[in-house]
Amino acid sequence: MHQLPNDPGEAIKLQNEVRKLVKIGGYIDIASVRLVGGVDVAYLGKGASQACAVAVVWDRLSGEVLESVYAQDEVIFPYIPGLLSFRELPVVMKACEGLSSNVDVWMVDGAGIAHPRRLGIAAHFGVLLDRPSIGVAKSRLIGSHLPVPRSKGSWVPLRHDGEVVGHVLRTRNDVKPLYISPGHKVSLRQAVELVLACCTKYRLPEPTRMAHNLVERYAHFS
DNA sequence: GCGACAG
DNA sequence: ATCTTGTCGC
Repeated sequence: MHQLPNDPGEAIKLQNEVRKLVKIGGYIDIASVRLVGGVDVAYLGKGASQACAVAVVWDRLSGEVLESVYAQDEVIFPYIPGLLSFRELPVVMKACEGLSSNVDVWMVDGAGIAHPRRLGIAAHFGVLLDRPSIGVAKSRLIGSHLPVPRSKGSWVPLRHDGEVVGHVLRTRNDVKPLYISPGHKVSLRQAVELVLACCTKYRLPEPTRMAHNLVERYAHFS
């Protein structure tokens, strides 16, 4: 991660610069995507001055986790809606540095371009690594949408300021839908297709679900 | 001014 | 995110 902003105003200025580097579109071939990465963060205690992160590499063919790396660090930036990346990316990037696999696409908990300045944590993450990334959020940050049909695979567009910034996707029958948006170097259609391909048995795609399970366990025993 | 607001 | 008990369903 680069230098942390000193305040929200500085953070927003930085986002307006970094957003120019985000690429949306088909830089990858979905059929050749085998290794999908997932990252997640957990906080220690309630003072929440320490946080840990995990980066996992999930193999789509075997359905197994090939690699996982942990990191722990002090959390400096406060949680402010729209500025999540400044709080969580420092630890996340630290975990990614220990990785040895070549990940094809990354999935991150949170928004991609479905963000007030089109630079949610997943997009910011993708730009820092200059690798394809997808935002997988469990709830809405911005935008509006119609009700999503109840069956798995159905979706409705998520609109914000006159543009479609993501899809609200039902990954299982009768479960809360997920907010999917492109991060970096992927199209919205590819993002949705990949998330569905990784949702084998649960609401969350395996890479993100595995990362969450592992980092929770790590935080609990550390 | 008031409400909304990823993790 | 984190703090928590019971409960519904496969």
